[in-house]
Parts: sequence; structure tokens; C-alpha cells
Amino acid sequence: MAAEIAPRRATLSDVAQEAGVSMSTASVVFSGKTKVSDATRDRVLAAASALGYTGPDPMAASLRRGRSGIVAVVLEGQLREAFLDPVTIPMMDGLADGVASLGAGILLLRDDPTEDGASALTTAPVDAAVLIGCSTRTRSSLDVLRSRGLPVVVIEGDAGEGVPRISLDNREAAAEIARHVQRLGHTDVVAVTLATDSRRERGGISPDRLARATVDVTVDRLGGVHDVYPDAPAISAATSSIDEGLIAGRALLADPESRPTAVLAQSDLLAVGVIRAAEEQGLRVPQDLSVAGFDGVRVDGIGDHVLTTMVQPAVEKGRAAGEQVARMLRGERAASLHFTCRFRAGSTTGAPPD
Amino acid sequence: MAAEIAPRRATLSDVAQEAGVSMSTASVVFSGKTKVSDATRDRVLAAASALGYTGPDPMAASLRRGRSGIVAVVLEGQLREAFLDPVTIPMMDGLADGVASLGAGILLLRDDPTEDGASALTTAPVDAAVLIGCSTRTRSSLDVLRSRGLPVVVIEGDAGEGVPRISLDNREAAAEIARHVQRLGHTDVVAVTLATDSRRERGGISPDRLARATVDVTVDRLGGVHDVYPDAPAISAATSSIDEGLIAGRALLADPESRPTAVLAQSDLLAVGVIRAAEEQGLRVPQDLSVAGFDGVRVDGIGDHVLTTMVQPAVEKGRAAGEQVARMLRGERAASLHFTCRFRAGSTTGAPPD
DNA sequence: CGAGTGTATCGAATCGATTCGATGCCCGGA
DNA sequence: TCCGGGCATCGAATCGATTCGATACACTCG
Repeated sequence: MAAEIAPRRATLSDVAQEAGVSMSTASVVFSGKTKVSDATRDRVLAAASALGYTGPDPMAASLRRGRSGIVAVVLEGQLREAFLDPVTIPMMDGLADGVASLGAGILLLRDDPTEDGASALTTAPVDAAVLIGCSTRTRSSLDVLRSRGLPVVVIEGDAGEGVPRISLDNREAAAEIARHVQRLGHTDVVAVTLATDSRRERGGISPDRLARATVDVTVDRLGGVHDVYPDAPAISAATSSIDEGLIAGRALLADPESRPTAVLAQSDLLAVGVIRAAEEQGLRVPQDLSVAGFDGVRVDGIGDHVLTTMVQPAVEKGRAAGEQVARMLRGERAASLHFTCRFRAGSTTGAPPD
Repeated sequence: MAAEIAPRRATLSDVAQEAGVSMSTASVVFSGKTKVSDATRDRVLAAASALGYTGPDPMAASLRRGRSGIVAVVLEGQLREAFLDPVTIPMMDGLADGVASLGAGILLLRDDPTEDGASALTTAPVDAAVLIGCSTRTRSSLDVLRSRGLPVVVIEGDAGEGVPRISLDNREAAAEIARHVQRLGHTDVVAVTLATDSRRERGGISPDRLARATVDVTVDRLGGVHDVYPDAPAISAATSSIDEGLIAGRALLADPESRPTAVLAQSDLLAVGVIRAAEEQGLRVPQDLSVAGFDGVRVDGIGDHVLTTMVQPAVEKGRAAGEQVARMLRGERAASLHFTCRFRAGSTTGAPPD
């Protein structure tokens, strides 16, 4: 095999020369911004393929236009962790749709703990960013991005003033499902919550701890429960997963004396775990214990049950975020959008045991 | 609030001027490529923060250096679909690690069906690409990327010559787990496979259909089974999911007469579905039916069972892909890497019923 | 025949940084 | 006092394309 001397890739200028036209003309042949006679276009295209030119260099084009066609999605920690939440994926799909009008792709950025100041956030060629979830660090990421002058949209997070956010009626939705359980006659209700802060500690949530909680979703959903059951105790899981729900469920159901008659979980995954814990204890759902979830994602693993839950419009949230980003890039004013969950009656809640 | 006249963002040149140094000096203050006296550095940094300069423009830097610091991951179809396979996420995590040395991020690119020629593949400012899975279309994506002169690595796919691939010992691994079942004494074995082609048709796999199959993973894993059980029938699922496994399981177990004593599923998700189907029929696993999976991902939903399966090193595969990409970008020669699955004995396989 | 209209193509400035060979300066040694 | 050697800084070319006002040409209409 002959050692090829890397022959500098052809540039637009080479193509133009080969075709006997100016660079400007060659450029528009590829971008289509202006009319070009068929004869000229063919000549340019022919020259291009003769030289193995595959189109304008994206980096050069980006520089000139001031757009890279990339939207960053900032996730915390490991990808695995972020995708553990099943709503993330549909949301990203919606987002991909939403930014499709920009011809943009989605850049996954881990909000790195490396505090060398120069995270990827500073150096990534992106047009805008979408922050998912909220945390203390998210806040500083946001500052970095804004100081770069990039449009930012926050999904389910505490954006500062002026940052459009895509939000959910967490509190109202939680209250709605709590009222559902209340109507069924339950008085002994416990909430199983998501993490309250980045320490992700398991266990009972004291008023003290609640006051220190930093995860809005958790606080809001719990607030909704408290709107209906002001004294409902709450126990926190470390993450949103079936296993964590199982752990929380075991803790709640261990003692037959103090056992609640209904559990309001802050995610479907947690709810499934609680149901599994109930099965372990020989409790029937919903006869002996009612369990409700939150999210409305497709969950496997509860047999013929349909989980009673609040369905959140995940794809729509993502799409909305994408659309707002697109607006901002067009120079229009973006708005914060508030989405509403829909109650889905399932077979996992019923009247309390007498 | 005063209407601000968007004040052109400060550039390196502005900062240099303000600090009274040359652009070159200002540049190295940010890139750190050269020694700069402390006094000068401080002056430049001060000027920068005075002007609100947050660092070199990524697009301009990309153009100049010829690197964007972005690696594309090409997925087929909807994100949802790609992430349905639970091994995808750990793999991407590994990939993120693997390319971290480049300071690179991961760009999710949907291999769009839009045949306008100018897919995002052509216009995205990426340094390299990783293709996941394989399909007819993957092949054409590959051509696009290679003609752009980008390094490409393929995971689990049919790369052309000269394209490094990250592969798995699918056939051997499938044979290994088949032998495990054989040693237990089973003679009546059926395989539940992944999709055979992009049409994703459910149902029995005839020799004819097998010959037309285009998904290598499916063909290889089935080949492994046939190495041990040359006559084992196979039934294909549409996708890798618990539900699909359930459907396939129902079809297989409906008739007590023709029911197999062991099912070899090509993914853990499918296996869980088959187990659920068995439970529906009142069959005990593994006493009445042995079920084995493939992948070794964490699956919830099978109670206290531990799935007998072949564990594939997903994170390592991703990381390896990232490392090969990094090598190619450094101008080194990249190698194809072959990974091996590890047998994990679980509680879902046992001796056949007598 | 000249003015007017429209269309296809061209020129040249510009996007913002990186890089490396060249330059100037300071200091020690003879 | 003169020279060589470091070290910090500077100049200028360069990366590759986009864009828009200007130009040139052909043609129609009065």
C-alpha cells in the first residue's frame, strides 16, 4: 500500500478555481442562499466531486455565521445517573424535535465536578444550552453560560430571573393525587420522596431537613401532599429507582402497627418499589395498601397492575424547551412555560382496609 | 429597564488592547501554551474581566486548531428507541470517559431518514464519530463520515475494511450459555431473538428469513445457539423490551405440548418478559422452564431471581471506542478491539422437568 | 437607440483566534 | 565593555467560509 502524503483537503477556494468561478458563487451553490444558473451549479458540483470536496467546513462556516448548530444539554454527574430517571429520555427526544428547526444536534455535557474553571461549558461551541434539573452546581453552570451570552432554558429548575423555564405543576399535581387518595378514605398516608439535596440521604424528613432541602421538585411535590395531608410523614429515597422504592417501602411497612394505608411516591419507579415491598410483606395492593406514583412513564414490573399516577408531558416539555431555545436564537423573546400533569387512575389505589 | 444596545462582545483583540499587550500574548494567557510572566497574566486577566470577556470564542478556536472537541455518536431513529436498550447508557458513559482526554463532549446525532443529502452528519462540526449498532443506513452514514475524512469507530457493527470496530464475542458467548443449558440436560430449547432486520417483524425465523437477516448481533448470537443446538427453533421479537419478551413468551408457552424446557433470550429484557409469560401460565422458573438472558444489565422486575446471563462489558466497550477515537485524532493507528462476555450463573436456569 | 429592469456572478471585508519564528531586553561572564 | 544565551513578548500569516453591495450583461420597451 502506497504511503499517501495527506493531500490537504480541498477547500471551497480550490473548488471555485477548478470550476472557474468565484468563491462566492461556489459558496452559494452549497448553501443555496441565492439563485445560481444550472450550468454554473453543475460545473461547481462537478469540480467538487472531482476534488473530493464534500461541502463547506463546518467549523469555518460556524465561525462566519456565528452559529454552530449545536445545543448543549447539561446533565449532572454520570450519564447513567441522569438517564436513570425514565422521563429524561422522552424529554430529550422532544428536545431533539424542538431544536430540529435549527438543524441542530444535542451535545451532552457533563457538568463536571472538576473545578479547573475551564469545564467543557466554557469551551464547547454551542449556540444555546438547556439545563435539566436543578442543583447548586446547576446554578454556577448557568452563570458560566450566561456570561458567555448564550441563550439558556431551564427545565424543572430554579432559574434566575430572566431565564425562561419549563416547569411542571408539581405541587398542584401532587395535591391532586393526594386528594384522590383522600376521597378514597385514607387518613394514614406517607410520602416517599426523591432526594432532598445533593447528599441524597435516605430516611425520614424532619421539618428541619425539609427547610434545608435544595431540590425543588421534591419540595414542591411534598408540599402538594401536605396541602391535603398537613401532617403526612415523609421518607426520602436516595434516587428514583425501583430498588430505592423497595428500601423505603420495607422501612415503611416493617411494623404492622405503624403501617400507613396509602403511600404517595414521588416517582413511578419508587412506587413500583413500594409495591414490591408490599408484596414481600404479603400485603395486597390495593386492598391492604394503596400506592400511587408520579410521572406516568411506562414501567414494567408490576404485573397486571396499572399504576395510579400523575402523567407528566415529558416529550412536550422537551419540545417546548427546544422551541424556546429556537426563539431566543431568532432574537425573539422566549417565554417560560408551565405544564400540567394529568391524573391517571390505575389499579394500585383503592379504599383503605377497614 | 433600559434597552441595551447589544454591545458587540469583547474579543481577544479588545482584551489585548485593554491590557496593552499583543493578541498573541493574550491568547497564550488563556491557552497556557507558553510561559507568561505573572505580571502580564494578571494584567490580561484583569482586562478580560473588565470587558466581560469569558475566554476565546470556541468556534474561532475550532477553526484555527482544526478541532472542535466534539465526538458524534450516531444513533438510528428516535433517541427513545436507541436508549431502549439498557446497555446503551453505560456504553455512552464509557465513551464519555474515553473521549474525556480530548476534553470532548458527545454529540447525539440522529441518523435522519431525511434524504435531502445534507443531514446533520455533513454539517456538524465534529472531530470524529462513533457509530453504534449496524444497519443498512449505518453503512451510508459511514460513507458520508469517511468522505469528510473523519475518524470513525464502529461499535457492534459491520464496519468496512480499515474502520476500527469494537466487537463482542456474541457467537461464542451465546454458545457458552447454550452449553450451560445443555449441561443441565435440556434438549428442547428455543431462542428468542432480537430483530433480524429493520422491518422488525415478530415471529418464527425460517432459514430463509435468517439468510436475509441484516442485524449481525442477532445472527451471531443465534449462530452460537445453533452451534450447540443445531435444530433449535427461533422466534424474533420486534425490539428488546420486557413487553416484547412477554409476547414472544406467550407464543412459545401457549401450547403445553410443544413447549420448550429452556428459552435462550438474546437480551435480559426479553428474558424478563419470557419469565413473566411463564408466570402467567403458572409455570415456575426454573423448575418448569429455564430462561437465560444476554447483556448482564441490571434488570428490575423479576423478584428475587437473579437472571442467568452473559454479562457484556458495556462501559468498557464505550471507553474503548473513545480511546480509539482519541488515538486516531493523535494520528496514531487505531486497532479493532474484541471484548468477551462473562457467564453469570443465576437462579433462572436449572434442570429440565422430568 | 438609450434608458430601465432583472439576473447571474464577482470582490473584498470579516468572523476570532492560534502559532511560531523573530525581536528585544536583561544579565552574567570574560 | 562586549557578547552569548535565555526569556518574555510581538507580528503576521492563516484557518475556510459567508455575505452583501457592486458590476456586468442581456433584453425589453418607448
